[in-house]
Amino acid sequence: MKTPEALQMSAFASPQQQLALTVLYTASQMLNRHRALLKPHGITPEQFNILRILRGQKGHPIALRDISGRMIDRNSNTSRLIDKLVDKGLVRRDACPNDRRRVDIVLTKAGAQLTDDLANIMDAEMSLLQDVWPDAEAKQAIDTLDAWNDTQS
Amino acid sequence: MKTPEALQMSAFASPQQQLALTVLYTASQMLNRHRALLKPHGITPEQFNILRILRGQKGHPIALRDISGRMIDRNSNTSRLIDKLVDKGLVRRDACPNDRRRVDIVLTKAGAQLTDDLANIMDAEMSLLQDVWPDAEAKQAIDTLDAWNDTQS
DNA sequence: ACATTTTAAATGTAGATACATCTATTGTGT
DNA sequence: ACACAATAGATGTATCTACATTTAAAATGT
Repeated sequence: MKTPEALQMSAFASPQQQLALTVLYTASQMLNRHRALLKPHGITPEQFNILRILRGQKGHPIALRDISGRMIDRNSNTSRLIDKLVDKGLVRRDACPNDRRRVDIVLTKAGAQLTDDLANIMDAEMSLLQDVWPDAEAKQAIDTLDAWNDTQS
Repeated sequence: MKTPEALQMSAFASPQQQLALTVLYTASQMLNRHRALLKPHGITPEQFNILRILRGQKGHPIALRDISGRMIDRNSNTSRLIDKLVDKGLVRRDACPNDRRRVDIVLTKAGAQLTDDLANIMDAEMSLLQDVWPDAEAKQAIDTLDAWNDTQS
């Protein structure tokens, strides 16, 4: 369902207001979809976000603070999300040799396997987007949204 | 900061994947901005979403379930958000005469006043978007995003 | 060298969400 | 009329987020 009907939006809103609402609505719908896909595997989108970042490291350790920096919602809770993943045996905290304040995070073998499986599921979902978003349109929309992002600190 | 640098995104992602990430990132940034604007008034974006819906009713009562239907994140917690607004004296729960299961929600006088003030603040913020999003671009981006929303139930 | 500041991570608390469940009321089928 | 299903709202629990604070370690200035 398109955003205006979904939210029973006012017909008098400016295109800019409509786009702002559409972005918020679309993000919410996408997150719901991701949540549903990952749920059978006991992983939340937020946890998967971390797993995927670690996967991109290809075994190289990465400090917790650098994970935070790459997350969509970056604030303060990476530490607690890692807790959950440690409890499930998917990641490990290692002492960082050259800076004892830091904590290196690495995928365990089980974590790497699960992340591969989940990444396949998510990639399949992403490939569906090619049917609704032609390359040129997608690039144009990215430019539009990032024009605003670029005005933020 | 544009999304790719902000998230240190992989250069190999498809435009579709990049757009999906950009949407999630932009929504998160927008919500952070709204939160900062509303915070001095003790209101969260989620609470303001409800206040604005009630304002659109222009005094006509609306059932809690109809509020839920118009919210961006619609699931189950409208009842508890209303609790917070009742505690602050901004809205009132009224018995619905023709269906005793329902609860009508109405703005109090204080709630209507505060909502007007906050709406002005948010409108001013929205008007800034005109500088970064030309009408045609905004409309194009809406169409792109809603093409995907339309594939969802 | 030593006091001060900055940084990394963890943690406490409040607000919000997701999902399931419960209660009360209304609607429906026979 | 009455059993059963559907609906409206509230609530319990786990998860996540925002913001502030705390602890430990490293960096900096003099």
